[in-house]
Amino acid sequence: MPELPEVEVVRRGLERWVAHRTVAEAEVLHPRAVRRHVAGGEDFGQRLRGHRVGVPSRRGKYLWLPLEDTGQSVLAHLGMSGQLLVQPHTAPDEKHLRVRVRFTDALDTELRFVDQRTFGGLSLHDNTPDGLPDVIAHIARDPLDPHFDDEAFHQALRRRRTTVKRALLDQSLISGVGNIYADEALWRARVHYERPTAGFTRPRTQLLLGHVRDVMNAALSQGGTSFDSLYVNVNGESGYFDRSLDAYGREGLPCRRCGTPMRRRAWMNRSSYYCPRCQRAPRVSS
DNA sequence: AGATCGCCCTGCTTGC
DNA sequence: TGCAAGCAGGGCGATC
Repeated sequence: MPELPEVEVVRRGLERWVAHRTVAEAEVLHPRAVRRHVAGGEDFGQRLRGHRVGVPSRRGKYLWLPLEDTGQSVLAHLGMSGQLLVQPHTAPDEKHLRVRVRFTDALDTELRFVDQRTFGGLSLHDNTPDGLPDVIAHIARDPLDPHFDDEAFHQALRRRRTTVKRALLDQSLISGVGNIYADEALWRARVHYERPTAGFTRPRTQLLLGHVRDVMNAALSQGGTSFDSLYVNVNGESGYFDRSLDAYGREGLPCRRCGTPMRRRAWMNRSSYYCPRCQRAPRVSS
């Protein structure tokens, strides 16, 4: 379940192993992997051919490879189970290999998009004047972006009639936060997931943002999170951050602060993990 | 326009 | 043993 830190690890891997290489051939093995590319897999491959890859960028959970001198980028989203792997040509095809990109140089590696559940995908889009693929113009800056506007985020929270975890997962308000890091940041901030955002004070918003950044930076420094080996980084190595999680997946285990058994609640077709003592529910919850 | 909900997808786990 | 249901859940389009 790649969120911002995992996607950033992948981006760094691509910068190291794929940037500045010229595409010889892109082969689409499953149409769903390029479903956002309306013209289809054949067209996708042809449009990549012969173009040189620039420095990979990322916003939230999206990352993209600029194609030099085209004004376009290959946009990637890993979804639930997507991986971008740099593999030797001789490595056997992965069971869920969806797209293969070969390059014109003599290096013995190729880029592979592997995705079991096919929630992720690749697509090709025009760039906006900011150098952003046009279809993700609505995605907010992420909390590790130096241009993220804390005050604007606070004002947006005050305006919304919603609850804090919904807001954290709303990629148009703040991007890159998924279910895992939302629960981790809320636990660290001692805030219940159903707390209404309209009553947030500036200090509370700052506290929460600080913990979002801390938990993401901690994960980033450890190479990303991995649970069931569905996610591995660009070199095929698992992350190690799962050992450090304080909330996610810890139902029934003692809170690491106060020892109270952690709880799991069904929430929006997924789960929320929290400490019932450290993270008090708001009086009126709906 | 903001908020909510259903859908997409596959493999593993659980229960009858 | 076999099969069905449950679960993992990000993003997007439809709807109110």
